[in-house]
Amino acid sequence: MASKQGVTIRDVARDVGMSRQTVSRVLNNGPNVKPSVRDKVNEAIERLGYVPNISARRMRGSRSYLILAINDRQRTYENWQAGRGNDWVDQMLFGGMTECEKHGYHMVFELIDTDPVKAQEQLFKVISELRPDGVILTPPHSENTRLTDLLKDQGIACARVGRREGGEFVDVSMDEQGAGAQVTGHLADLGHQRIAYLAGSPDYGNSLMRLDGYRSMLSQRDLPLREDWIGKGDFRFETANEVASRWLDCEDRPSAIIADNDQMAFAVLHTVERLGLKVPDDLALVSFEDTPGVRLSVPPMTAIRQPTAAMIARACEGLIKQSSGDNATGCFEVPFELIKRESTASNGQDR
Amino acid sequence: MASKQGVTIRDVARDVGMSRQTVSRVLNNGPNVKPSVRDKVNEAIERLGYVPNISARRMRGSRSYLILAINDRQRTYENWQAGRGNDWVDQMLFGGMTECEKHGYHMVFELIDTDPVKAQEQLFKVISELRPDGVILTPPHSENTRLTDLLKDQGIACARVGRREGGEFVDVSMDEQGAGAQVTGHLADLGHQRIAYLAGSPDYGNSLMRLDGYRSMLSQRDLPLREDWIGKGDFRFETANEVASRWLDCEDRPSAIIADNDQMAFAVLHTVERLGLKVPDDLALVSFEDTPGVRLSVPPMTAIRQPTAAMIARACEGLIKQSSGDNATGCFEVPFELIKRESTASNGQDR
DNA sequence: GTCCCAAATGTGACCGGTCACAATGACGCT
DNA sequence: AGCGTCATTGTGACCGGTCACATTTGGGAC
Repeated sequence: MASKQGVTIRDVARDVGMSRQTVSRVLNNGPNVKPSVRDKVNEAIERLGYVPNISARRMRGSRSYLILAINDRQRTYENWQAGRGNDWVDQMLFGGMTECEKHGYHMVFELIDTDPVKAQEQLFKVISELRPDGVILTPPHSENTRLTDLLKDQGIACARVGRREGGEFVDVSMDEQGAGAQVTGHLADLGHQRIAYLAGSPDYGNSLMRLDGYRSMLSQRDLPLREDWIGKGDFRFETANEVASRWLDCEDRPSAIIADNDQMAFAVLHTVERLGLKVPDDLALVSFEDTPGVRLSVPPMTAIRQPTAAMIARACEGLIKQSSGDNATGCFEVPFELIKRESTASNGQDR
Repeated sequence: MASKQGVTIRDVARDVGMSRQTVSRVLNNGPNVKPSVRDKVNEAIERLGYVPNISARRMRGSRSYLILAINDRQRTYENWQAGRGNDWVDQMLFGGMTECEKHGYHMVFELIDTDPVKAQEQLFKVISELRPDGVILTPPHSENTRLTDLLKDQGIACARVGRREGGEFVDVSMDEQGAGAQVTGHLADLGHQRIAYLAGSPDYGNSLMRLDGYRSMLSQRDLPLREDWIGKGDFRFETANEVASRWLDCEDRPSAIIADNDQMAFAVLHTVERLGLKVPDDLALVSFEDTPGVRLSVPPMTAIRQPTAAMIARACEGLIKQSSGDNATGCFEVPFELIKRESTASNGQDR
């Protein structure tokens, strides 16, 4: 037969001959507990295998020890459907879990719709049911003021991934501009002078910031900036394919292309193959996402590794601090990494 | 100022002039409620925006409306570290969430250690804290009897992904043997007669089942079975590279290779490139995982698409039923899919 | 109209923690 | 000794639902 509930705080209290409140204080590292008592209680907790019940804590107490991570349903669905490469959730899970675990927190993932109104309804339902201590919003929801307003109204701490305002939020991001500059610099270091930039959507702020970094690094290195080599993509394969074909299927072609995401980088790779060219000999190629495919492609691609795990971990840390009473709001930047692989292994000097 | 708790069941009861128990009955679709009352209550719930608090339900009630999904920490860490391709979690999230949502459930992901003893301690802690209605164990934890015993002892329903025993568990799997056969059959249909199989670890049951399917399809089609064309891999890139080199760098080489996972399929692809051969003209290639990289590789690979999302959804369905009182244990098989792409686009007849 | 039984509804206790506040103990100081 | 203050410990209520059981209502059989 099943023992539905194990040891309770009252069992521990009885065991050490103290009141439940004293045990509670030990659990929460409360003040005013005699060290000898604290030790005795801890010993009993260990011995009896007592683990506090989160639901009960949530009831009267102010903390739920839950962090809610919100992802976009359509995006997840599309990834699932199309089988498009994406280890975003994997990374979130790892980064978030590791941080939560340290503080006895748990992480609940939820999918909500892209539509702002539906998203609001769904978020309302979830936070009413779970009453998490904090919510992590990822793009595109980190931009949705209906959601942030709702959380503010309900008094639930909120972390936004990919935003940079701070204020009453825990905003976590990476230095997109720096990444754009570093990638461009890397190519310039290799001797490339004809560097094209295949941009994602201009609606997407991060994309613009990267482009900014590209522009400023070009000028810093005294390299020509050609507006016709700033491709207007939309993060999709097909569009990128067209742009790449236009650029590469002529004499006056770039010696290096920076793609704003993996899909587009792969499109370039396919175009190169079709035209009978070779990466990296005829063209250096860099992507701005380091998702799985990029590392296994032929040749493996140089890419910016987005610090997703670290950003989520940072968000959790902030939210947990926040719910402990400390003010942890603000704007935080997490370092990224440029992973150099074979797609930029050649020397661009002679072209 | 923040309104920490919204509308309670008592508010709804007061609004409709009924007792809280009646409202509770409506919420849980309990029997013995007059239809007119049911409607009135539902209307009030809608109007007031009442959402039941999960923690409170968990307290006195027998259900927590939580499903716990367990993943292996080391595996997740390695994927994160190495940036190895893996959309496993993505798929779990999508499949699980979609099913849970239908029934008002939530999903909590947790990572636990591979070491069986540590895993047990960690699982004990988590289930004591959360008291989920069901737990989903994924490989390798689905094989760990310490965990299943613990869950049995605690009276928590358990679903095991990748096992086929049923009994008191909800076992969900795919037909690995059928997949092995179908892949082999697909190649035979294309005219291939020299089909090699690059196996994963012999410790891994699923791998053996696929191999079984391969063997039986070969004999069904009267094709030769060459033991030297059953490569002993270990799911890793390097080892697969060695085997592929041995096979391909000679005259007497296979016209098609089936790889037990993506890593190994990519290894073959790299070897083919190194030897100046072409896929699919010189060699047809199939993988047993349809992770992101496989779809974007040059050329895109034919692969078995593992129904991860569907398996997790099925597991959730079983666990939720189980906690509703119905017996939903047993052994369930979820259909897989063979995705045909360019890596098997050529005709193998003439070789 | 009376009786009976099932359907419909209500009541108090309770789950396992934490809160607010009360009570006790220990120590230093006049 | 008497007293104030602070550190330590204990008590009862309470969070928001559900459980078990009590009570009321409704409708058919007699």
